[in-house]
Amino acid sequence: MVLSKACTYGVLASLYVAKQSENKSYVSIRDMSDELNISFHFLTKILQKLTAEGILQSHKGPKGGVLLARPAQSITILDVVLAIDGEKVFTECVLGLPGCGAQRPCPLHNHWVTVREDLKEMFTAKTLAATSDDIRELGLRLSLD
Amino acid sequence: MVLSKACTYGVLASLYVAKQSENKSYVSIRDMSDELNISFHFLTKILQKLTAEGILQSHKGPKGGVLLARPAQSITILDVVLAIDGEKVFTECVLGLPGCGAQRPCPLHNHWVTVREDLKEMFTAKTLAATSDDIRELGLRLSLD
DNA sequence: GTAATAAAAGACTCTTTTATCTTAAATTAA
DNA sequence: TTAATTTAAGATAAAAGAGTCTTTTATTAC
Repeated sequence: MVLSKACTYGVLASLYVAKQSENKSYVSIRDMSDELNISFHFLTKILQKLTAEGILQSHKGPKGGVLLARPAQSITILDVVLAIDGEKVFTECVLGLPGCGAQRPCPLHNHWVTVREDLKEMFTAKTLAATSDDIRELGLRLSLD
Repeated sequence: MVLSKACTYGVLASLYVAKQSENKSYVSIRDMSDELNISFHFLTKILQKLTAEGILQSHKGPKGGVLLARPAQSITILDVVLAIDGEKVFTECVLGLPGCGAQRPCPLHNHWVTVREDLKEMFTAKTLAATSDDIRELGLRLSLD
């Protein structure tokens, strides 16, 4: 798996929040975990991280939940991925050799760099807003089932 | 990490065996684990799998060890990756959605398919023989340190 | 045939990731 | 101000991945 489970859950949740963000009210984590079929407590932890990283904002108590901290057009999927899994996917050697790089490359380094960049580009190219629109227009799916 | 640790160790070990395969004698697993700085017993398990998958052949007893089961020109790095990690890297959804595919795509599916194919191409393009040559000619490195 | 060598096999441990459960703190509405 | 709701936080558990250790089996060389 390229991304950790926590990270894929974080992306799905962010897109879910973006989709709901027309209604200015907070999005319930319980509802979200039900709809996306993700363990409530696990999802809560992931959302806490996204909140700490400034991607979401949260609110306790009745009518509480989470909301995008910034406009959906200004948040890319890369932002979410970096907030949860960090940069390692985009910096690590595909063969796990420490310190692999242009100066001290592994046998696959040059080709791997292009694949890695394309992967990063894929996450950068899509904002939550645009992806949310795609989901609506093309009927794409978010849920785990 | 795109590949499991066991898988990256398997690739490094296969390249090591390919490099030694001029000397027709078996390559000692102990020597290999020393040179590559990989835990001996862990490496042994990985090589057992490669042997079971028909990529290596092994021999017990004094002067024993492992050898490529086929010519190094006929084994690609993809063969090794598939033997250890299987096809999941090349089939799984980047967002972890079960059953994601052309008929029922996730929001990233189309772009992800191209990245995934390029990754597979990277592993397919290189045989153990060619990679071994690259290592020798360009002074690339194999060891974990 | 005996002793030494080296891989095979399996049990076991440690770490990280994923997931659950419980309690605390904050907020709302009555 | 009290009760209900909902996130925060932390402890615990389960599963998977990584790594170690011990015993067995096969082979070689003497």
